[in-house]
Amino acid sequence: MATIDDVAKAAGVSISTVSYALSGKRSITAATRDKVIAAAAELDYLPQASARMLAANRSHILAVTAPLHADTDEPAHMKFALEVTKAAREFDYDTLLLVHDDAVEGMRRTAATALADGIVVLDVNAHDERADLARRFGYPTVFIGIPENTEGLMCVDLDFEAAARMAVDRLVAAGHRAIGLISHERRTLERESNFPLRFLHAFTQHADAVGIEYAVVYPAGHKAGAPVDELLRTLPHMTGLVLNTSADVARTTTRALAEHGLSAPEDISVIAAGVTFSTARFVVPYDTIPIDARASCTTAVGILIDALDHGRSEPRTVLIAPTYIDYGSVHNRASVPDPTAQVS
Amino acid sequence: MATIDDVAKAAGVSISTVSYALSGKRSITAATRDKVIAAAAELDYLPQASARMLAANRSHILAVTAPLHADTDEPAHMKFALEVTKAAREFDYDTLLLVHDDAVEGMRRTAATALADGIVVLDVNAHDERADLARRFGYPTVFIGIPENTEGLMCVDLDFEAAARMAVDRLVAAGHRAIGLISHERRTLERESNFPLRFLHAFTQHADAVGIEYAVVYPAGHKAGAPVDELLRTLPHMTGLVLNTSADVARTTTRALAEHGLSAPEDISVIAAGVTFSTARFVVPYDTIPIDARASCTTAVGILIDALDHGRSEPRTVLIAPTYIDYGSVHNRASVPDPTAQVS
DNA sequence: CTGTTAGCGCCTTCAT
DNA sequence: ATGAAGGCGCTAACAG
Repeated sequence: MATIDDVAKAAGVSISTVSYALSGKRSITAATRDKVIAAAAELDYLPQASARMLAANRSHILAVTAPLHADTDEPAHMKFALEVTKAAREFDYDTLLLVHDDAVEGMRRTAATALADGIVVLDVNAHDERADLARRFGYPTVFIGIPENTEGLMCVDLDFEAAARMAVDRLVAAGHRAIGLISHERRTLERESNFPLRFLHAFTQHADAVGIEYAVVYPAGHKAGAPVDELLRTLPHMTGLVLNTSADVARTTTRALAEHGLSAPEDISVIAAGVTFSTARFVVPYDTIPIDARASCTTAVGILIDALDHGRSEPRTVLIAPTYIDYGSVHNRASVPDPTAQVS
Repeated sequence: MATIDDVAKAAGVSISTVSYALSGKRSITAATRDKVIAAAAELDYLPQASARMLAANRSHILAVTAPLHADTDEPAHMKFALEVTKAAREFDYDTLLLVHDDAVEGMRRTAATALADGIVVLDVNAHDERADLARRFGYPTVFIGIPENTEGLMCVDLDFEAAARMAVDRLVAAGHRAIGLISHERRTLERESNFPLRFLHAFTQHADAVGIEYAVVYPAGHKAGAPVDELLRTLPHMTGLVLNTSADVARTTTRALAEHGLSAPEDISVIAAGVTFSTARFVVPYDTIPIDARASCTTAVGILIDALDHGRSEPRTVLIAPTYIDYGSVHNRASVPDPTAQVS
């Protein structure tokens, strides 16, 4: 491979002129710059990554930690990794994928070896070790997801609280007074995966605040049958249903309801909220308040690059406002008598 | 961050001793090695990636090119990227994800800058530019997928030809004489995405060879309705169906058949073959001849590491034998009269 | 505006 | 078995 010396000789200039001509970090006469660029193109020259990293103390690489758990939704996970990668390339950064079971190992290693200039953290837990690491190491880090203690951190995420409230409000506005929530698996909540918890809390709080009846269930597998059964047992006159759950559970909900003689959306209005998948191809497409992976990742990478390239690294938490996709799966029953009303 | 000098001072030895003690590349007295290791641990020392790369001319990074097309099945795609990453870590390599639209750009760049020691190529086309690049550049490359001209290349893939034959044979053995194939979208075949083509050709050839009737359709979207209609129009007495198609199309096949009053597997025996998704959670789980992403990636990475670390880079093509997962979706109709037989 | 040069931190050959 | 020292290729002061 050609080195900077080869280019310098070919162009008849010094190596620093080559370096500057190609990086644009200082002004160069158009004529000499053109000579250099021509020589570089001729020789297929690109600066060697390792030498550049060592001299500039910059790798132009971003790491992405995406630990895998037994209950990890791999497609959702990788969707984020993909979007981070796309966003990073816009800023001329490459992306290193860290999927080791041990979440901190990769983070520690890329930081200590200066392999990556910064790191994007996915699948954040309420008490995430990586939050402490980021604080202690002072390594440029951005979280997609929000740990409980955000002090000193840069975080980006969908505003799950607002999403939960939006789902409830939409159903309430349509006259629903008894609403079920299908949440995530118990073990997902138990390891304090953050966004299901935030959604859950906001849902119950807001449901209490607006004074409706509700029930929450946690699927044990990939089917909606059992959760729906349980929901209808505890909340027999349920007319609204919020899905903050996996694609598999959501997809089988229509059938599970049908087994109770209920059809969506005529009998039960359904909203999928805080989910990465699309319901557009479901038998019955449900209104959706999506997690916009692209938006989250673009924002997160933007923040990280800002810290890296412009030193703007003040701690901050950016909440992305939820949006509502209407497929008509919420039916208005405002005129129907409230089934929870006491019969006198 | 601590440097090798710090460790050398702390351990009271020279830096070369530190380097060798930690890399194990030459014999060191147990006592001094322990001293060095203790000092390194004390200082949280890890060799800086860039310096190590520059000096050793090795990055310990593998690149993965996974170009995205409009019709790319992202989850399937990323599944491979994930498995490559996991496999690479077993050999102490990190993984760089290349998802630029321009497939060759990333490959060229990582090679020219020596950012990655080698590269894993995904989503291979019959006439893939990256194959020519690999031959010309002589850059350590392994293909997961098989281009038409494999000369000088290292390739790994499921034996799609064998998979297609296996599917046909299984149906024929069960007495089916009229078999449909739902393939991929036309545009996928048109850009010569390799494995759908290989499957298709092997299917038709083998069907001809064993003398059965068959028809092939190409879905235009994500639903099985139209393809199934077309299939039943051209092959009205079809009793066997092979799915070498997307998860969405496969998932909606049962319903599409039902709309013709046909139920799987009683009326139509179905096999999903050469697919990355699982049918285990389908309403009717179909027998499956899976693409084992893990096996392909582990093998591919093994080959690449072998070339990198042991110089064993002879061209070769490794075909992974297909396996059959039986969910009981093929019904035996050997005793049933052949509906294609002429009524005299 | 351009050239000279001192490192960046580590690996590895050569010497002992 | 250990140490000394020369690069690896590039960037960014420092000179001019």
